[in-house]
Amino acid sequence: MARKRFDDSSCSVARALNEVGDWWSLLVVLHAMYGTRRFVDFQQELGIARNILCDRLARLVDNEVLKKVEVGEHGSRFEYRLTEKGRDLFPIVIALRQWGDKWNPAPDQAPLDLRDRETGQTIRQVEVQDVNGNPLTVRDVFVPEGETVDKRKSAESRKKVG
Amino acid sequence: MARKRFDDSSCSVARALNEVGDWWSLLVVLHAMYGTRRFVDFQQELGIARNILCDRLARLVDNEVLKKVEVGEHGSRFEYRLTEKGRDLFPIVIALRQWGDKWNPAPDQAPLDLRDRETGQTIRQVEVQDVNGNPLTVRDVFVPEGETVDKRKSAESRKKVG
DNA sequence: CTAATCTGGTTTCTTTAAGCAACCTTATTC
DNA sequence: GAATAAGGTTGCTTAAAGAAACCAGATTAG
Repeated sequence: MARKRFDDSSCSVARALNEVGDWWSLLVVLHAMYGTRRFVDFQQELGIARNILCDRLARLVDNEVLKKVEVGEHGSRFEYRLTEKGRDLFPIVIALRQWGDKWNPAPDQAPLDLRDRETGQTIRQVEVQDVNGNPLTVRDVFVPEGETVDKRKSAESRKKVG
Repeated sequence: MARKRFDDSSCSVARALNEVGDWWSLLVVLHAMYGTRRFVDFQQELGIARNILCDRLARLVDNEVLKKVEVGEHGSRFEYRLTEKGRDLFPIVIALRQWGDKWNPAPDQAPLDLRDRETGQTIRQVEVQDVNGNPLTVRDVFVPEGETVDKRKSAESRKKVG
């Protein structure tokens, strides 16, 4: 596939996508959030090829999104658990899920009803907010002068956001 | 590459990833949010192969994330603009960017400083919140009984989130 | 104590998509 | 009227994804 890797990229979205931006990685993280920890469980739940799962798990461990924990007394049993960095993907995964539920609802499936353990109430839509917690759209924001967005283009088109 | 497509999947994250979950699509959307609209501009900014860009743009248009607008008086000039569905990816893109800035900061680049047009103040971290706007981590939430997460596995491991 | 099974892989082979470069068509500019 | 720009398309090469078989160490079943 010759996929270009952007480790060097000046864009942090590109760098983020480099770690979790492929097909499976985010699904692995999602399932890890749902409690899955074992190789075989990921494999069965996701229906992913074993070699690809190996690769993704190894990469996620390399990138410190997951950590591999030896479990079961004599070795040879492992668990993959989210690190803080991995848990920090929570808003992204939830936002994706909400977006999917909103724009591509499954006819047979209710949208995710995720609830706060404390109150039992349904969580909010994930949104971009100003300092006071008011929602912002892409048209409500700007990048201050002097910020650059990416690379090798004239600066004019970059100041605008929205 | 034989990438499995999950249009049929019961998981809305998988369905979302099906539309914007590959390497380039989200970067295209990101640049669209930054104001890019023309084929050549996407191509140069992203450094993407032209045929792949064609494919991604067409797919994004098919999925109604972008719309192709005839511009320039006599046809043969087009712009790709975000639809509402596309603009709705804003929290995801911003969350990704913030995650990247936090966990893989570029030494040479300041983290994204995105500001509210109204007040000029820096936006908040994107987070999952309860009904009152208090932040929630993956450990603070649960899926009520009866919800299923994905497929073909016993239900026990699914109730847990975190 | 040997055989079957479970877990967590690795290897091999095939298919398919990504990357690159060249080419093409329809304006518009010089 | 030739050169350039925009927006593609085509063909080739390379590399990653998928499927399935194999493997080794630990555990359990008989």
